[in-house]
Amino acid sequence: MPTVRNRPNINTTPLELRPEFHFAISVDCVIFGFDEDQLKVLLINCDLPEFKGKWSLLGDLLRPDEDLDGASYRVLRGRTGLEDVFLEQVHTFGHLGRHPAGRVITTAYFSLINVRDHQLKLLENELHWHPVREIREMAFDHREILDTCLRTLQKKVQEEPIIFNLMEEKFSLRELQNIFEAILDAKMDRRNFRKKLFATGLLKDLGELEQDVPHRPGRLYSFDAEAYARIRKKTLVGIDF
Amino acid sequence: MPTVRNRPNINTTPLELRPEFHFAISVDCVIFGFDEDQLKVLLINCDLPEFKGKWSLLGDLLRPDEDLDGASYRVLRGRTGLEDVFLEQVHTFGHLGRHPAGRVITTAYFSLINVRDHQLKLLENELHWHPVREIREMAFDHREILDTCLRTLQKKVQEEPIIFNLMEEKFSLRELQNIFEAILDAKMDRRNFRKKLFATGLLKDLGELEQDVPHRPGRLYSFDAEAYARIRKKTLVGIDF
DNA sequence: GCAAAAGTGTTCACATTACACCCATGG
DNA sequence: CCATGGGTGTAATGTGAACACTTTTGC
Repeated sequence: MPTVRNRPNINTTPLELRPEFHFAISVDCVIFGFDEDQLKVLLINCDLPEFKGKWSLLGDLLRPDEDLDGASYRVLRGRTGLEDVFLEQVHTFGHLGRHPAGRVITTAYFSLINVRDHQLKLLENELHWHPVREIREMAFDHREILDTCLRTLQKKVQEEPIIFNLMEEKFSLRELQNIFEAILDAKMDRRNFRKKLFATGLLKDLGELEQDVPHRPGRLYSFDAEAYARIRKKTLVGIDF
Repeated sequence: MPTVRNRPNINTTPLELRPEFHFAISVDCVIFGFDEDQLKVLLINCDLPEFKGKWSLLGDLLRPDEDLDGASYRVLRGRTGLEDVFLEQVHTFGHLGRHPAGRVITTAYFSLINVRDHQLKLLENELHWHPVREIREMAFDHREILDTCLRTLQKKVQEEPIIFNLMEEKFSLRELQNIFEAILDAKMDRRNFRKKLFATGLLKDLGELEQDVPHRPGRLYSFDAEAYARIRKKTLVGIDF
């Protein structure tokens, strides 16, 4: 952190009066969803001339009266109408030349939301749910940002039960497994998956069955948030390079 | 990411011409070391009047011609003389009011270095190695930044062999275990620790013994970087909330 | 009755934990 | 010879992976 003493003979002008050391800051939100058995991300079409026809993440400039978390929630709320949703900072990107209009540093956030719950909002905007695996080029350095957030998502989803943000209130184990497999891009054994998930103690058996499926219906579960709050912490110590 | 189209009727002025949306950005480096059986961090005395006598992390303002990683390496190099060292971005902090001189957003990096190798450099500066567990108040929000970086360190040290950055070229297993225990703030079983570390295949037995210890000397090892490069990849899939 | 997915247990290999005694060195 | 930490092995337990058949439903 710069202080007067750290740089005594360079400059004692208050920070806010040195425009050459000031930069634009933005937040970009990588909002993941799941639909049609695919992991998707919420994108907008960028029409800066430099990025004609390319996809862009949802973002905006940081405003003087808000902090980074606040800005990211504002973007999420403005685009999806959602308020109380998991939103987590991932990384800050500040390469020279990453933005054609000037120097912009951006902080990336990611979130997981249920696609079905927010269809209406989406159609009113120019937003699209885009299959993550099909994305090639994006505007700015957004492909790099997306890749970073996807890796964070893959890691996080195995450490914390954020995956339930993607689920309907009631879901079957098959649906849950499909989402894990889509995110991790891997196949899992069905029996072991059931065993493991039951062992977490986080599934509440609703005693209900799927409706309107062309096969034997599965049982429906919901996420037991209270159980999670109860068992939350135990600091693990184990080396595993 | 803001584009003209994202905010068409608000502003089409190029970003760099809207000073009200510009901010100072800094980087802060949380440089961990290990000495006298304690985890330490490199701090400087802050003498902003607002933070008289409080400790501060090493940081500086981002300059127009460098990116965030570059700035953090500049700070590290300027303070320690080190060039080729692990340095990783952790988190960006942008609370309103976190800096008394104005709005400053800061990106925190952490690093691990060997205390003995850089004693000379340190004495030339106003720097101190401070035991992490004894730190109470710090300047700015640096206590929060340090806590965040410490948690990241604790996690990372169990996932990647960065701990060897803290070691001398040659080290005994006891020294290695001491550092793990200091970082994780936990005791480990000596025999199991040995088994586990040998099992990683990352220790090169140098066939040498400790010198000048008042007890049976232990064998010396070094980190086998080539072995690590070889075995690096395997994407693990496992749920563990 | 056929297709499609649900539901269910066991075995094996491997990893983690807990635990105690003798050894080598310096003083 | 004493103090200090180095070095070693085994048994019990827990965890992850592999694997096949019967059941239920819609059509």
